[in-house]
Amino acid sequence: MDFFSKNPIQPEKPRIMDYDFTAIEAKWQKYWDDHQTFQATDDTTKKKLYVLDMFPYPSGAGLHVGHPEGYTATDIYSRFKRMNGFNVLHPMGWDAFGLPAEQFAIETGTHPSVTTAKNIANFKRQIKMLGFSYDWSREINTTDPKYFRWTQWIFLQLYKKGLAYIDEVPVNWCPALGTVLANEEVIDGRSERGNHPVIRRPMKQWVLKITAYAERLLADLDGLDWPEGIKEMQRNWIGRSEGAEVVFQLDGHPGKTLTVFTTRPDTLFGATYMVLCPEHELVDEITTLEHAEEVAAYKKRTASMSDLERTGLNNEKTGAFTGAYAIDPVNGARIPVWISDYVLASYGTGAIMAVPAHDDRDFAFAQKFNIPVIPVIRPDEAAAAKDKVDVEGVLAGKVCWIGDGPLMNSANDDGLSLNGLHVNEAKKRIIDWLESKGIGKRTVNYKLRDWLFSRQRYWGEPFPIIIMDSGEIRMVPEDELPLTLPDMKDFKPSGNGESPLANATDWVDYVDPKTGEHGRRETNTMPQWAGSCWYYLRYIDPHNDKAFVDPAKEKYWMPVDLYVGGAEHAVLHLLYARFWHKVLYDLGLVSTKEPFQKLVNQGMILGTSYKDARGALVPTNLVDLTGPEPKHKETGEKLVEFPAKMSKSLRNVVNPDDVVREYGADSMRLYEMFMGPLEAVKPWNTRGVEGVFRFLKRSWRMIMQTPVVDEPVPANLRRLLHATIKKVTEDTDTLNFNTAISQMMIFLNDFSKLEKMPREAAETYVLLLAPYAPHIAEEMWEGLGKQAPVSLAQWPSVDESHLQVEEHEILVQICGKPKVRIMMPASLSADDMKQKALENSEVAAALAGKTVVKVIAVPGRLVNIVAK
RNA sequence: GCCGGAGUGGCGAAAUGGCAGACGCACUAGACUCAAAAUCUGGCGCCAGUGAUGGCAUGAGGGUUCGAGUCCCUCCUCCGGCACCA
Repeated sequence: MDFFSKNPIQPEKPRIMDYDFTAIEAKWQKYWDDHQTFQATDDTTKKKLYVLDMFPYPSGAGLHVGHPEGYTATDIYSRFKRMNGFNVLHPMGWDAFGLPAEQFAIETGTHPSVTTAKNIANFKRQIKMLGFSYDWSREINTTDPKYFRWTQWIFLQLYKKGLAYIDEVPVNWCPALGTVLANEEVIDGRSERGNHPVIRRPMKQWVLKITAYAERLLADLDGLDWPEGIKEMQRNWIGRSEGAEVVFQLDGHPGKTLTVFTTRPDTLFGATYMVLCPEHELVDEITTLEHAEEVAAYKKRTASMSDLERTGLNNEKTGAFTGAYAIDPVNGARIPVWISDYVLASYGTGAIMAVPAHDDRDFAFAQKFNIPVIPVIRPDEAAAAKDKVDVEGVLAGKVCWIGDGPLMNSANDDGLSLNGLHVNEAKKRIIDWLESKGIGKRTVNYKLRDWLFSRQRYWGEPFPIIIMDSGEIRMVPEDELPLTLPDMKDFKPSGNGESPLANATDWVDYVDPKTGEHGRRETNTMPQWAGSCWYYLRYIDPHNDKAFVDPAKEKYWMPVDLYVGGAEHAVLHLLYARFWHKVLYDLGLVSTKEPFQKLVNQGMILGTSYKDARGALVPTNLVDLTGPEPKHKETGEKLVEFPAKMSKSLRNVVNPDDVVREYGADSMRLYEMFMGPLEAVKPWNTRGVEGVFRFLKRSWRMIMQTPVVDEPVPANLRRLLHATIKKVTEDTDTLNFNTAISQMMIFLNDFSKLEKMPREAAETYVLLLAPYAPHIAEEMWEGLGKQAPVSLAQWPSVDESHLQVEEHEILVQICGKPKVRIMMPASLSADDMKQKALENSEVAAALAGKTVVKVIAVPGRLVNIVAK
């Protein structure tokens, strides 16, 4: 005997194995892989469901706890629907082109494909570790030539339809990144990635004509089951406004005209000046000699400004008078023409008529430059009072009024009078008049601009385009696709606007095999959005090398029934994908007008952070958590816990690998769903994970370490069993996972008190838990002697008869205040309930000396007695 | 400024117009233990009271209703988006 053994007393061997999540999770993940449990079949006789996650960009940092939130939600939903007999398509893939891999390549010389493959492997490991029921046989990767062959093919279809064109446009040029950016990638005049300054610069670029679809992109939003906020953001982004184009003659320039867009043609009699954007083509032509210097200086100044400086929070008006005058077409008034940067070249006609009396911006400008203000609308009294606007002030030209009211001072000798009309009628009347004179027309304008579609990068889809020396643009024949990227060693952008591909001379040079004509391949590549514009279609038929998707399969699976992802894609990805989808629809290549029928945004998961008394956030590594209250390690100052975005700098990032190692994937999944509603922003709290971990351990004990007997469920618990089936079924179906989990906890709290577990209750419980915590559920299912996998077992059904109760506890209120609780038969009518309540001795005592005015009875709930 | 969304215990949160705070975390008392951890059982909105109990409570103020966290109006705060788009 070894007297020195560290463990002389052997612990008693557990009767039955404990909850060993590591072994269980590995076992069942292997089982699902080996058995292809979650492969979707193209069996069109079954009812289908397409459940999609926004696929991730596989970054080097790996998964953070925000990713699995949406993935867990769709996984639970998919598993639930499979158990309810649906043929579920639930795929995953990689949006793998992108700037980080390219920048890493520039720094280290590692080819982006190497980095990408490595990152994908890591992402895939992490995602698989969480036990998601993806059909991995449909995995796609946007950088795979077999995939981007079809991205290029779709681009050619757009080109053939005239929806892709090359234009010399002022672009967002980012010197630090050496590339142009889309409007959507520029935030407050700086690059979304890297936060570098962005300037305006004209360049030849590929542009997609998304504006041609503006009206349909707007109109079709109405039929979508999307969060109202997201739809509203898209509407604002598209920015439809109705108005008119009005043609002005220029004084002293016979035949020259100036066209403006206005949404307020009704105020045309109040126009007191015009404004052109500094870039307007007419500026140099109309500027008089004496103003030439000032105008040139102003143009130079605005051209060198960033977008932020020009359109940012600084609303101070600037401008220069050109010396020219325009003629107001309704009254012949001679009004000065100015230039100012508050008019944008890219919207409308780049020129406006200014009506300072009825437009805030024009008013501010007129005040600054002492331009007359002529009111033509008398403000509605009530509306003016509500907005605290002084009507007399408006009539005196001292205050601006943008609201409604009867028109005045608005008539001419040429058959036009708007006087007395309100704004809407006045608009109609004057547009009709302008159209009849041929000097204006009804017009709709959009804020939405055409989509700048080229990037000066290596790691993107090459355009299947050759630009011949003659200037002719040629398409790479479709049967020669994919056009792959050349292998390169140096990935630096040239810095003058050319992509690194320009350095791959062998690749760039093209000689027509028949005619010997020379050309150059397009050296720009497509933006990252390209691959994600249609990936949901490729999952349907991922290995097809004859078409991007088989029409019959497309018809069966589309549309996506549930699409879950972050709200950061509200206007970018979702608008672009809708655009491509509509183009494909017009080409007869897809069967639905819209790709994503129902959209849900998962809320962001915040980390725990700490702030001091001044509100400054303190990185977690500087926080002393050993005492009862968090303190600053260096200053000793008391700190307060505070939820903040997870970030490297705050050192509050939670890594799923750590959570899974400590508590297992099932706990991780359960916690992410138990935190709160899917759409809500929620702070991560590791203690909460321990809570659901305890729940799983107790579940394990109830099923695996309690004798399971073939006995009926005790009468007092039968109702709870069926109430649980009902609640979990309904809440899972409506994505209210947090309350479904609560109900399972309630079930557990009661049933775990039993000495013997009735088999029916045990099996039902495992089935209900299966979508949420699939690994432990499989193990328990097997433990109950059932045939694996529980993942494909039949979902339990509610027996409503067990939900009935004989008696209710009825609350009796007097004047709305709770008085007594009385047990009453469930079958009792409202009148009988009132009777019984009034007969109660305590109630009678409380009513002594009072007159009963009214009695309200709600069956199953309460009786309220109103007495004086 | 405009458009969305949200304000409920110490914390995450529940609540078809019908007993606010289910469920979980934290805390707390007890059981088990030599002890601790784990586990189990109970308590736990705030104020007053030994107590039964009473009063106050869903951002603030009004309103509708027998009854409001929930519906209506006004306002405040926070989060997200847009921001000179004529």
